[in-house]
Amino acid sequence: MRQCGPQYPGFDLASAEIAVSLLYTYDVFHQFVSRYASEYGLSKSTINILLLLRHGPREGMQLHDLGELLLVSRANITGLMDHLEQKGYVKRVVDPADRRARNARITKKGEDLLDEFMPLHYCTLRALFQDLSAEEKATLTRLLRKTRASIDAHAEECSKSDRMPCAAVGR
Amino acid sequence: MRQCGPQYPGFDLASAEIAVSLLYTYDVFHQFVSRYASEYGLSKSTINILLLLRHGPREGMQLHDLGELLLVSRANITGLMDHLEQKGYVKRVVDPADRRARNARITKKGEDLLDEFMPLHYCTLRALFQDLSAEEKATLTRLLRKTRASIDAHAEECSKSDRMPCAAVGR
DNA sequence: TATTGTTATACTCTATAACTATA
DNA sequence: TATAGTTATAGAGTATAACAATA
Repeated sequence: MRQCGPQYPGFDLASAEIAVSLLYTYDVFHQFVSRYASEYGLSKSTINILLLLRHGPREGMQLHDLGELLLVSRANITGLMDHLEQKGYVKRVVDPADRRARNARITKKGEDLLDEFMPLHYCTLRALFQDLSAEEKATLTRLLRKTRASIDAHAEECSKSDRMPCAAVGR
Repeated sequence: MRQCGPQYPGFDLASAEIAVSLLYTYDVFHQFVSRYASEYGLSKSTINILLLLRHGPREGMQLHDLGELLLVSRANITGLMDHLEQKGYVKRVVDPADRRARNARITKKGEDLLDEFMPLHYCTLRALFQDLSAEEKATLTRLLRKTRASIDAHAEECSKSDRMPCAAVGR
């Protein structure tokens, strides 16, 4: 990339390297985690749903709110919840205050699954990241959050402009 | 997580925060990029294939090698190549030295597509990451690479041990 | 009219196993 | 026997549009 990138206009090496390393590191991490999670019938999305429901408000959460937190559309939250409900890990309860809405709640069986899975998961995370020092871990988390905030802040200007977005940044 | 994580054995806050921020930042980034890439009929994998073929050896690359670089199985490389070949962006050439193998090559049409897409893509990357300083970008890339190396180094011990992997790390 | 959720559909990515042809 | 590639299939993830019930 260092050799070939500059032939494209608008190329910024440091930004391109972030993109490649973010995608590649995510791929390696996600493929490893999803392999052992699938032994429990769990995926990235279903783990997150169960964790949010367990540690969220006691009365449950609306499917719509779950979707916003997890970046999943309403339509797809329905499918994920169907999957979890069929296995008995969650249930839907009609919201008495707004009868359009359903509150999703975790069941005892769902909590038991987390109690079995999460210790293994957290131990694995610790083992996978062990070559990073405490300071490096904190720095990485901080920079990833800052990156997400930067994307959120500038996504709109990128998608709306019909010219090159970098024209707005200056070269 | 800060409040609820420690109830699970083996919990390490700094590692768990990396996992969450890595997955979340990736999701935001990937969803944004894949949206405009799809307007060109491109995806993360097909962009990477085209870039590797364009900037790799002139005679092309074996599908098997492409898969190793991109973390995609041979079976799925076939499908991705079918898709690209059908659109005329790549072609398969029998390797004269080993008639089992096919060399994948990018076509003129594929190069034209990159010439159209990559300037927009690189400009967008620059705009999305503009809130990070040059030093922060370099640090983030370095730490992401170190994270991937750590995962690679310790993945085996995690998958082979039937006990908790963190027992090997110490608590 | 707007919002919550569901249904239906389609496309992508991934994982696995069985198969072929070459080596 | 091992390797390169293909085929087939199944399961996730994601995106969109149309629809029902309720606000």
